[in-house]
Amino acid sequence: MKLQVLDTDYVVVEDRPIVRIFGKDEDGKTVCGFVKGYFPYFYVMPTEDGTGGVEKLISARPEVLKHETVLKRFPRGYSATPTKMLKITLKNPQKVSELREALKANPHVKEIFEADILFKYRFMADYAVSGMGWVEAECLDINTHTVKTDRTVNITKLGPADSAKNVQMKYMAIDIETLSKSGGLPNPAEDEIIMVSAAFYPEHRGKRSIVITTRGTETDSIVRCLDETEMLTRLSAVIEDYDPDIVTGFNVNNFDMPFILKRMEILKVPRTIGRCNEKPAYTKEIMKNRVRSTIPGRVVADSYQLIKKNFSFKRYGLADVSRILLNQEKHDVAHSEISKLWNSGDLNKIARLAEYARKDAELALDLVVKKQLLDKYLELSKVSGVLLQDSLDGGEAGRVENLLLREFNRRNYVVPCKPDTADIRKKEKEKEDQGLKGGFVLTPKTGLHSNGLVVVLDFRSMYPSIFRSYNICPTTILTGSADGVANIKTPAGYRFVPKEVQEGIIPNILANLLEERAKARQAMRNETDDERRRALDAKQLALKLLSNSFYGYTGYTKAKLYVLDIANAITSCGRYLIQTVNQTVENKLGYEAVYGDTDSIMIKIPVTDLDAGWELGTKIAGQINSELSGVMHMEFEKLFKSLLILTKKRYAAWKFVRENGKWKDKIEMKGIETVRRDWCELVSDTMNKTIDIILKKGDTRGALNYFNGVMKDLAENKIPIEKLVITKSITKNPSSYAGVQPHIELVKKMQKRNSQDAPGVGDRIGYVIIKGNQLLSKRTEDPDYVKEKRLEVDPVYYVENQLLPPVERIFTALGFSKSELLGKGRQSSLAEMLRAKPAQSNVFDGFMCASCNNVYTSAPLTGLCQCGGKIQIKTPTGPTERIIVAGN
DNA sequence: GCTACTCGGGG
DNA sequence: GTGTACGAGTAGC
Repeated sequence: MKLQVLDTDYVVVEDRPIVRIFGKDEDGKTVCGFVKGYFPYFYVMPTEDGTGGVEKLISARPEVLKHETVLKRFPRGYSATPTKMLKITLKNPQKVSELREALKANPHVKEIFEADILFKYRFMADYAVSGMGWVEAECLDINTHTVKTDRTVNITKLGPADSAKNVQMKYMAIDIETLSKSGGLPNPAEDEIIMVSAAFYPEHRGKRSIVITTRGTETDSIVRCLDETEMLTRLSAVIEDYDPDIVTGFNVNNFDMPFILKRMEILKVPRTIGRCNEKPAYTKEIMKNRVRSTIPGRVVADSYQLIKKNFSFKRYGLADVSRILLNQEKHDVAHSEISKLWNSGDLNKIARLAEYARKDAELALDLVVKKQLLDKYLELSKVSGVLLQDSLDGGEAGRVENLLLREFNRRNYVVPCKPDTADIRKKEKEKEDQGLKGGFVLTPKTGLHSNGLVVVLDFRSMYPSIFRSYNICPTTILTGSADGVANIKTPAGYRFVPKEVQEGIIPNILANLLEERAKARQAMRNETDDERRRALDAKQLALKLLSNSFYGYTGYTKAKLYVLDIANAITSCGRYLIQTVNQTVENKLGYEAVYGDTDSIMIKIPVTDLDAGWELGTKIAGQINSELSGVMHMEFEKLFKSLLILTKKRYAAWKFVRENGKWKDKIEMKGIETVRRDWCELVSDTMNKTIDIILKKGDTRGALNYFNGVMKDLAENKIPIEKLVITKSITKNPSSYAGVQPHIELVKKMQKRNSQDAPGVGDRIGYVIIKGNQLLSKRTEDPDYVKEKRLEVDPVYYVENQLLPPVERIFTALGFSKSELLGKGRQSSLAEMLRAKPAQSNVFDGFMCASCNNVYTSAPLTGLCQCGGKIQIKTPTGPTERIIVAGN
């Protein structure tokens, strides 16, 4: 039988483990396979004369099944021969940590290996079973009441099977509605669940979604229950009936799932919603505010978490995310309205609430299914070996470590245990003292480059290629004096034995990963079927991600194979390589390198025609590559028609790439933020437009004029108020804020006007700054109120606090001064503009000294009065608190 | 400019 | 479960 692996775990029967593999066969039938007779084990390296002592300790332990002396290779530092170690096999996985700790405290023990590997992963590594991978099993059907799969078997023989296809997964999204007694967030200890909605892909008994409720009218897809207990029992039955592989929902991990499970516990509804009748689903808090839900035999994939990891947005609410990614709207029900609808006694209103709940579940489902958010993680599992659940929740280190365990074991090496807190502290200190130097950044030639094209070259997989070129690995590094051993010396002086003496494991893993990736990319190019193409793209992306994780892993203090010297060796080679390339470009080829960072270089060429530039770029790349050795290789994939460099790590470029013989252009920005939570839309618009004019027209003066125009529109109140809204969130009760915060002042104001509609804790509030002579924080106002009362926004605030800081950075790089920016002495000067309509503007009335009240029509360049006092904006009532800094 | 702390999503 | 261990953005020095 062939099986695609969804989940694995084990149960203990009579002090012996039985491994369980949950998966689906080629027909899509769910299967649970049991494996008996596999036991946990680990290795102990005794001290010089400690073998007897260690043996004595373990002989006295009843949990030990057997122990034997084996020859294993030590993982850190090159050694030509293996070492004698004790392999200890136990009966019960749950006893491993206890024995490990006892051995750790024993003076005869030098080091313990592989004593902290989850039993299911120990098993999977030994049988070459990967999460989402296929296995081939010889098995016998059995009857058991312990699991809920279509088929249950005892596995007698097991091994990996080769298959690129994926079984059709069943997705179910869950969303609950609750009412809060306290007014804040609902709390499962006291608040009930009033409705549960669920959406299915593929459909469930002909329905895309259902709602389960304790009030309202029963329909084709609305199930009416008597009470919450019946509702949750019904939910459990639906889960069992549909039998999803993937359970999703928006923020299910942190809200819905813990809430449901807590209510089930209180109401004594069995929580066995997984594929196992004995193990209930549970949630566990991992650090504060981080909860992980586990459902045996299924995978919990939170669409909120997935989106947050894979997209960069300003906000991640279900409404925002659905609008952007699905072009769909959430139903319009404010959360304060939920209890009103629920308690209205009006069946139509309750039906409206049910449809609102239904839509939320459907959106949460669509996000995962339509945006194919699982593809990448599925491939990461296949390629690293970790279960899909861990691929979703865990980080890069876990994936690297899983692969390392398999590959180290295959070559007879053992893997160290994770460092404990004391070890970690020691490593952090070492890292602090020794330092980890990063990549080399070429000094940028700042300003605008638009006379001639810029050829951009990148090292292909730079750090993985360095691992390979220099045979860098914990198993090949030479420590101390290793006279007489052949070695490769890296630029920073670290030495590694060459491949001919001993091929490094990491270099070998990377060679395979990169080869697989090249194959996947090639296959992708030739693939015509969309579905297959997407899978291949996800695969090549996963392979890239995994290969790029190795460098970071070696410098991660919590890693089992943290070796700072390796991380430093890698970056030192990188710095050496990019500097060598830079010298070749400037001294040998005679071109100017205008910038470069870590693995890239930007070369200016005296050519303006794209096709000619392509030809020359290709030639330059060829010349550079002819001087690079081994697998180090630079790729030429893009040209810049213009490039604006502000500082190191900050630039914008008009990029051109060739796709099927056609040129495609795009503005590429690095390190220049155009969107920020605390900036209004006008800032993003102005930044983008300014950069656009500079890059596409090469017209810096025009960009300046454009900016002056924006300031003018602002002063003349011509900017739509929507573009001026700044949003901040209310995190706690407005009365408990220590300092004066603009948005909190507005909440208080709104509460006074109409306490019903004022935003509350947890809401986000949008505000604008209006003209007036009060403190800035008192001049925050509700945009709707501003429209209604026809109030004017404060242009000075918007220019100084919103527009100027980011735009100024751009113009400074172009050599303009701040006074030029503000149009000092020109008609469009901000001061001029504001003074132009003194009658309407009751805010601006020239400048004034804060101490002697001396009045100025234009601010002194120093920002200070002759008396030494600060110059502020004069208003009819006196100087404002805003300090004017003139000049520079 | 750097490090320390906070907060997100959900009803 | 042979456990693990966020990350961006903003406030504060």
